[in-house]
Amino acid sequence: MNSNSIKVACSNCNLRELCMPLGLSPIELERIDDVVANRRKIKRGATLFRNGEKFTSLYAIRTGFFKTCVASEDGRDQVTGFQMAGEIVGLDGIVHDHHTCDAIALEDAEVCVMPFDRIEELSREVNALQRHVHKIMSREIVRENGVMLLLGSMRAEERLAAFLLNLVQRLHARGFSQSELILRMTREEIGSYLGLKLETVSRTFSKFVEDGIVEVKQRHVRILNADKLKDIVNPKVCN
Amino acid sequence: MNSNSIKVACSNCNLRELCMPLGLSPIELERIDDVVANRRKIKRGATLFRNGEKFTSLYAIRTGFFKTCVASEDGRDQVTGFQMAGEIVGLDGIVHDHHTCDAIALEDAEVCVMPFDRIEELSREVNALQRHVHKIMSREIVRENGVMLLLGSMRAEERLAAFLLNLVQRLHARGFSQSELILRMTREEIGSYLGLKLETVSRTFSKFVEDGIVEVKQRHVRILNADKLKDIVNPKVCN
DNA sequence: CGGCAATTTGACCACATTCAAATTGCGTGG
DNA sequence: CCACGCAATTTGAATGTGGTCAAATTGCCG
Repeated sequence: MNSNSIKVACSNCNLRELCMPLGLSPIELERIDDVVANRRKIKRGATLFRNGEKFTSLYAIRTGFFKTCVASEDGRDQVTGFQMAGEIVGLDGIVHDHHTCDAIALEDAEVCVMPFDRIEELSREVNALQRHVHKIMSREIVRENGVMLLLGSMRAEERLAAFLLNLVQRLHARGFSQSELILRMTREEIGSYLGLKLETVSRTFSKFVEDGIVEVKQRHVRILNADKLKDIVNPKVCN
Repeated sequence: MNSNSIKVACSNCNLRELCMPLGLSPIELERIDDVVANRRKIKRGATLFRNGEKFTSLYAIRTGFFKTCVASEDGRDQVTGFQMAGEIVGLDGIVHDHHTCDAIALEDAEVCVMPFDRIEELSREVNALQRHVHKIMSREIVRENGVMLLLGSMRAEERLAAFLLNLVQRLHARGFSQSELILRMTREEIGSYLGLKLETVSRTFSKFVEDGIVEVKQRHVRILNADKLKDIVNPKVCN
């Protein structure tokens, strides 16, 4: 076996509830263990897959943090998402049997490799898995709808506030703090995701600090006033 | 039977290749006919489904033109897509069993109603259908990635050029002209989709007309110089 | 013909970008 | 351990793109 891939099991994975359906029988779980063939380690800065590469598998993130980006022909690129433990990447590859974006590790990471033909095979027999796959794809569609709303109609402060709230909410669901987080990405990457320049991201952080909404030390962010952040995202109209 | 719903068959639908998998056996086709329970007519301006409504079915558009929009709590809304004959809407509803956006007919329309539990059932048995469902969802994810690139990194002219090229390409695939199209949506709806104000859309159209790239008479658009449009979307760097 | 919605156009303004420079933090090697 | 070099970040000043507000025009439908 490749030193880069390790045999594993979902049945005792502590991320199970994040990336697998609930309420499976022991025998179904065992069969899914079989689909999740192995793990793969990705060093910080390395790609899990790249635009144009053949699509074979979905990947469940075990540890680490990823970004996905698409590029236009003339070199511009756009971060389309940041993914953390328990989330699935690779869905973009299904439609054309080739990936249409890059997935890059923002820190040393480990993923479970799930060959897609095996997923399809098993999801014909395990209804809960079929349903789960559909939900994962639908969730991604809904997430992207939200990003379109953000990019299409929000101003810089609103975008950054929404970004921070989303990030901290997902981290909290994984047992981390509700009010403190470490950004795994640069200001430029945040800017690309939010449709802003890195300077604008920096300035907006500074503005939030001035206003006492957050504390920022480099990549370390502490949210001092979550209500105010929420209010920036969703300005309340006075009655 | 409701006067609003009509019994139908995919097996003789001329849009089959657009919304159904290819290469099905007659018997498989017949079974799919059975999933596509009935049709529904939607008047211009009426909603096919609305944010918050229970999700039951996907809809294949037979005739007419739709927009989908999401709204933020404070009333802003964002058009997330325009859909035409042969395209599928409703995928957003799968993840939470409720729709998270509105689908509104931009002209009198007719859709095939495909109850999702029936789709799941049948796609366990007909591999081509299973694969097809996965591809449709993946295609939507990839489309939205492209919109994110547009909203995140393009300027007004680039956005509108990309929009027109995309629209005319999809229409062409349905047998319409490569160079002429009728916009089914208002300037405001285009603007919402592209993250621009309606005045900016109008101004940008005017600019394209000045530059001899298109002719515009209200909603009727004729593309005079597609290469120039492509060049606006993807500026070539001089060597 | 009249009324209304959609579109166009102009003038002014705001927000984010660009360009530039200074500062900070971090890893590496002396 | 400190010095150095590089990348990331912050901040400032000037600019530009698209937004806002307002008014005029067009087209459509009753």
